[in-house]
Formats: sequence, structure tokens, C-alpha cells
Amino acid sequence: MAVHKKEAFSASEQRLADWTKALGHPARIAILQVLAKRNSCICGEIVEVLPLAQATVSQHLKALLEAGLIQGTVDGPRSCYCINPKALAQFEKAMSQFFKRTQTTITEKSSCC
Amino acid sequence: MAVHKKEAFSASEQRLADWTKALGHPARIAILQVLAKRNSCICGEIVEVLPLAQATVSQHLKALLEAGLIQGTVDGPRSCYCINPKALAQFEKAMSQFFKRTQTTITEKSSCC
DNA sequence: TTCCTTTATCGTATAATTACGATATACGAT
DNA sequence: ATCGTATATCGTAATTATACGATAAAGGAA
Repeated sequence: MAVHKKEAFSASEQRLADWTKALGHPARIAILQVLAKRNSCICGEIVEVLPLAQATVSQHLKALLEAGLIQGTVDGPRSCYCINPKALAQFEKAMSQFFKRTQTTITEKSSCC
Repeated sequence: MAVHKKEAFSASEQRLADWTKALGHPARIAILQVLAKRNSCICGEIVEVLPLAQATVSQHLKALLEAGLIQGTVDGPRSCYCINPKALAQFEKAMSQFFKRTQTTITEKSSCC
């Protein structure tokens, strides 16, 4: 019983799904916004701002790292995270293509339900 | 042990998270693209196109419905789904605001990691 | 009415997610 | 060398997601 069939979809679909999945939690959205606002690589400050325990924030940071949306150097008590501008730009491009594909052909009257 | 703390975040963060979460699976991305391409309310055709069982596709459709990204009238063997253009437009707007907030202040040189 | 087709739902199994406390780790400061 | 602070990881528990077969339900055709 293969519980995940990601492999059966196209690479671009998988990539977009990975990015949107990483965004699919309000805490991770909030983290990205905090990182962008400060424009620096704080970490403990994130914990102070979010209504979550330190261990949980660390997990969310890991998820964002694995999705490539943030960068980080993790050494000891001096962890440093920041936005990955290149990945975000690619993500934005993929999303705009997705919206273009799903919206342009649909008009108000053609939606039948 | 509250396993979900969504309530602790802002409404706009929750809304964006709900939408991106709904997009966070390649099957659901594929479904939206098929619905957009056909511009009509097929349903069984989706099952033929996707590498998933009918029951699984139905579950994904339900998730997209609950997120509001598609519309559907479900009566008997004549289910009818289609894109929800209004929701997609709102989603697109929220995403572009998100990217604006997270990207404009970050330049290549300011990413410190 | 009786079949057939289509689709949703139920039941179930497995895996992943979310969350937190406790602990380990790693570095700077004393 | 020891202490303190910051952060990642471990262990754990509860919830949700993913997937599918089997079944129910609902309508059209014979």
C-alpha cells in the first residue's frame, strides 16, 4: 500500500506542490514574513514573536529549509536564517504560470456549477 | 496538548495557508489544471487522467471543494466540478501580496547565509 | 422495475504533520 | 575549565493526510 504517489506526477507539479505545501501552515507564512521584515538572520526572535514553543519553531524552520525557501547556517547557538531570494523568485514564477494556466481560459459565464 | 494552533495566527495568514495547503499535493495541482483545460465540469475524466484510484480522486476533489478552489454540484452519478474563478483570483492576489512582502526588501547581497 | 454506470462514502492501514517537554550540543563569556 | 545561553534533536502523543478496496446511493436506460 504505497501511501505516496508523488513520483507519478510531473517534476514541475511536484516542485510546485513542495513549495505550496511548505507554505501550507500559518506559522511558516509568519516566519517568512518576519525574516523578510528584519532582513537579517535572527532566530530566537522568531520564537518570541510566534505563539509556539522553541522546538516547534525549529521544526518549522527545518521544513522551510528543506523546501529551499530559506537559507541557514546552523552552528551551535548562533543559527542564522534568512530568505532564499532565488527560490522565492522561482516559486513566484511557477505560481504565476499556474494561475495563468488555470485562469485565462475560465470566464465568469463558463463556470458551470 | 493542542495539536493545532491555527487560531493563534491572523485571518489572512490562515486563509493563505488553507489555500496553499490545498495546492500542496501534485494530484490537486493536476486536477485544477485538467479542470481549467477542459473548461467544463467533467469528473470521471479526471480519474482516467490521474494515476490514482477513483476513491482517492474523490477525496482530493473534496479537499479542493472545502478550500473553495473549485465548485461542484454533487447529485448522483452526474457530479459536476469546475474551477472557482473568484476564489482563484483572490488566491492570486494574496500570493502576490505575500511575494511583495517577502521579496522586495531582500536583495542578493543582503542575504547573509 | 431491473440493470448499469457513475460517484461519494465507509472502513482501514500506513505515513506524515503538529506540538511540546526534555535533553543534548555547541559556542561565548567568565 | 566551567557556566550560561541558544538552538537542534529526541521521544512521544494526538491529529491529519494519503491511498485503496468495498459498498452505498442515485440517476439513466432497457
